[in-house]
Amino acid sequence: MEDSGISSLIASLENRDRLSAEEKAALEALNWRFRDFPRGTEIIRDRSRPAESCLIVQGFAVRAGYLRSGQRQLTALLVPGDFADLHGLLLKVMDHSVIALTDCRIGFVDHAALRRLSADHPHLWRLFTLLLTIDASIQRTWLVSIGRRNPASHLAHLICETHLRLFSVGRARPDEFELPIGQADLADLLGLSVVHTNRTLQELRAQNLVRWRGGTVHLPDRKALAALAEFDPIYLHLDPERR
Amino acid sequence: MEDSGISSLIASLENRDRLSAEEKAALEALNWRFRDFPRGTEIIRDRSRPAESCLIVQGFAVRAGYLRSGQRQLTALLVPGDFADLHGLLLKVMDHSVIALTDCRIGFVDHAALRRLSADHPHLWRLFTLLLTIDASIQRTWLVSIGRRNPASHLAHLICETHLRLFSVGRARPDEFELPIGQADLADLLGLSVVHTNRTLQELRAQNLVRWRGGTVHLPDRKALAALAEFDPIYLHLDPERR
DNA sequence: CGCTAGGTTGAGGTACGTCAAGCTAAGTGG
DNA sequence: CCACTTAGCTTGACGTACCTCAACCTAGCG
Repeated sequence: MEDSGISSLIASLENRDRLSAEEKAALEALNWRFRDFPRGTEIIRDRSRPAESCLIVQGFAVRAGYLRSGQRQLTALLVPGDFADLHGLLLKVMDHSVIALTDCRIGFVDHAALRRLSADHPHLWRLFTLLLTIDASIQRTWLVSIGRRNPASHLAHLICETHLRLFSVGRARPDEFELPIGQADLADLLGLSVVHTNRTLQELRAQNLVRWRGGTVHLPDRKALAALAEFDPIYLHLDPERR
Repeated sequence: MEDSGISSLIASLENRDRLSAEEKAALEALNWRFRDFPRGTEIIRDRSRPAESCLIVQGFAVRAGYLRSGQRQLTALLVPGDFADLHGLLLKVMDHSVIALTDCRIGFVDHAALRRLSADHPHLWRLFTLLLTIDASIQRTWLVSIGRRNPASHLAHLICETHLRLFSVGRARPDEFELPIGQADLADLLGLSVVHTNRTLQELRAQNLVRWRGGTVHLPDRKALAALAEFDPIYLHLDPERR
């Protein structure tokens, strides 16, 4: 089966509701422009006024917030099938930047085209809004993680979430997935220092909950990992319902 | 001027785009049901499947996430004019609860009525989606605050944000506003212990940045407070644009 | 073989949490 | 009007989880 580049988006939508053949065709028919970004480069600049939205096709990106001190906090981990800035369509001005965390391939569509699509296919527009909303749910969960979970539980939670999100778009095996990122970036995801991130990872390794080598994460005991994380996937809203 | 109960919602929308007289009338004409909640009570239960959305009319509410240990992190501070669970319309199942932080008055509207309103007034629906999106922007900012700001800066940021949000719906004076909440709740907003929250407040008081007595917050030096917080209100998207 | 980026380790400091007690102001019953 | 209670704020003492700095190790790569 040929991958048009947006298969993960379609998978992501189909996890939430049925798509008609017409809807899928309309998505495919959009004027997608694909572009590769090497890791570390900026995909969308803070304060810019993009005229297009962008979809993660391959690889990982992040939303990043900076302080004047140079410290940064990553506020989202974007995986294939995620729109990085669907909200740009409504907000006009970006209030954060999007960075390629690994080499990645991004698909761009004009806002105008998305608006036309929404007008013609209100159901698709509802599903896009749903994606926005799920994004917000994830952020709420991250707030709880960063505010109240201990580092080991927080890291475990991040791993469970990422695994499930990737799995749901066909990008993970039941007990492992690719996540070729360094501990410095992991630290910025967790809101910890690099050193403590390293020690937290070792803690999970010592309990045989995670093996992480060469960019692939292996989960020998998902049950125990989920228990440590108090991971309850309801907030990902992966159960298809009529919406 | 008579306050129909939704004046803050209208103010909030008008901060982002012009509303026509018809649109305002349509909002007023919705079948609002108003109900008072004493502080500490649950307005929406986690895991419930609400058939209506609720609007904060008066007072303050919060979104809350809990861990098994009983610890909680508040993930949003809801002020008059905010919808507490507009996302409930799309998500079906609530993934967090909403609690009255102070005594408050809540307005309920059926999802069905909102759907009809959206169909008849697509522009209003776009603005509702915008509110959802701004909500998410605020959450991203909170993630940065909680992850990377020091407690004093974080608290200063929360105060600046709350002041501006209240001011934008006509509920604050230029240098003070009502926020009748205790330090225990403030701690759950910040992700700190009560003791440290208390000491952080004292720190701001000592620098003459905040006076907080009897439920009213007074800001003798907003400039300096904003500087400490590195507060940049762009993420609140309060500039009216055509959307 | 040397260089580099990233992972790992140790030592030491500090900012936070916890526990427990004391304080204050508002409310309640005599 | 005054004891008594109560909830919330404040303080101090102490422990610890996390940060910082600096060195070292390792694996890839030229």
